[in-house]
Amino acid sequence: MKHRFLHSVEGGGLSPALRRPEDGGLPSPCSACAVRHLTICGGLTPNEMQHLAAIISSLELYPGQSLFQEGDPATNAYSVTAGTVKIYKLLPDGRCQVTGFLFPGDFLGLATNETYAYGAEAVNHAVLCSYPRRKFEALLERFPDMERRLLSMANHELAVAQEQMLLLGRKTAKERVASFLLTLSHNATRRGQRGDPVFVPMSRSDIGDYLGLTTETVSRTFTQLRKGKLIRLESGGRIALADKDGLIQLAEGV
Amino acid sequence: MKHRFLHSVEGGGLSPALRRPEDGGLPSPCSACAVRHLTICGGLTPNEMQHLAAIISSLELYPGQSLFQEGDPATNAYSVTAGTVKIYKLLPDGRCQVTGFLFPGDFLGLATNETYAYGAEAVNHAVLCSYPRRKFEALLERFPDMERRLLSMANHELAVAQEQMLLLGRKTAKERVASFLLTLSHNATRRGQRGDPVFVPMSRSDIGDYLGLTTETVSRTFTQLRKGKLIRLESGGRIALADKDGLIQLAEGV
DNA sequence: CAGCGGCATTGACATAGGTCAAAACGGCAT
DNA sequence: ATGCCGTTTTGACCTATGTCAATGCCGCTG
Repeated sequence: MKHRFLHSVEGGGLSPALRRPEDGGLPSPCSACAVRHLTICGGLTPNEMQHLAAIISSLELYPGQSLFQEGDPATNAYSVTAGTVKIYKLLPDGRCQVTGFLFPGDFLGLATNETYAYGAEAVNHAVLCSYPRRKFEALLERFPDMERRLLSMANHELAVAQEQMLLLGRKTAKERVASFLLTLSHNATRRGQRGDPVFVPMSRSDIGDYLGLTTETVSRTFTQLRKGKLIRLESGGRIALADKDGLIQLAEGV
Repeated sequence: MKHRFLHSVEGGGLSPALRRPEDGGLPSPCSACAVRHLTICGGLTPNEMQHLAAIISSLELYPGQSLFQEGDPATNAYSVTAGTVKIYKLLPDGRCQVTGFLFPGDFLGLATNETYAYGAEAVNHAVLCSYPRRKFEALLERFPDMERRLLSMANHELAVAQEQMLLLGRKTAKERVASFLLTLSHNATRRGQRGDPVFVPMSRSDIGDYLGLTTETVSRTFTQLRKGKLIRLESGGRIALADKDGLIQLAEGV
């Protein structure tokens, strides 16, 4: 399957370190990485940075391209530096649950097992840093600070996962979509991007698979929110949070 | 509210270290703890153990008793040594999502924030070890091995959470209940208890709140599975997995 | 051993969201 | 500009699960 750029990358332009992703396996000058402060690399000493840089390679994914599939041998860990990646689990009959959308600064692939417990695929044109798992783990043993940071990230993700369980188990479609938009907006501002209008790079179908709904229900719910003047659908996959307080009320299920 | 022993504790008898939970705040002789190998304490050096034991106190919960609520200041971390504890999140209107049932060896309360992100309550008569959070974190800095173990536990929980999202987002009621029973059974054997018949200490309502269903649907689904000869409901909250392969097929959604 | 109270089960009915199908839209390529 | 293809939106209808209410069951307790 041939991929094209269906969506532009938010934020206009990659960091200098990643301007030439065609370098493929070459070490990246992490010190110039624009999203360093967001990720595992933030707060490392120059020494730690250097060791990390020595094992990193950069890679690029086109929209819809798979990074790895559930069950593949877990050879690498990754961090996203640009674009959006979805991770998902499948049932044998094809039902799909997207368990997360990953943005610049997010980390993936540190499985405890020898195989990945989920698949990963680019939503967007995306750029990632790749760490050979063995070497990365060796580095962790050497630098407990990195491990501490990773633990804190894992704990945060656990909290996010619990929030998502609440959403999937107990919220209505309207509440789910409102929560989704607010979270997306919040994450964007945390990364220093515009939170309103919020850029929504993923398809209705991806959103449905994330929220435990069908494409049609997602679409209908967007329409409802639009007619209720809570949001405005703008061009280029942007959505304005016209009544943010209303959305918050809705998302909390009040 | 007065609590009584509605359910007996599975496995018959607590570990020697915990025979006298009325000791309350006194340090426990962890070296005699029966569930040590399952928990954070497993694989520690005698030195680490000693330091850990120095900050531990033991506590007992009666069925339905709350350990902490969402939003409470996160003063302590805990590990379960006997009984079953549920952790849950609430919506303002009272809708409840149980995000996990915790059994002996499980760890809770290591929030990144200053407050707990979820509530915790005993399902069963339960016994826990309590660690003052500050002191525990200081210990982690000192013993990276403990931190590594905690990271591995967090990663495991993350995988479990993703599996649960798949369940909540994409499985039917029948598939959810089948998955639940199989997981319960599997966990029991991992702890060295009988996996079939499996002991189900929690109420239909708790199960519903865990599976994103109502009490009635859980009950009806048990009846369906019973009539389909997949399970047998036995006395004392035990359920026999009469057709385990059938349950597995069902749980995977084939 | 009888009565009570909480939980589980069952029934009848309502509805949110799913399914299937058609139309509309929008970006890209010719 | 024009047409094409994939995506989104809308519509009509269906069903799994929720809701509300009654009954049944079991284990305490007096």
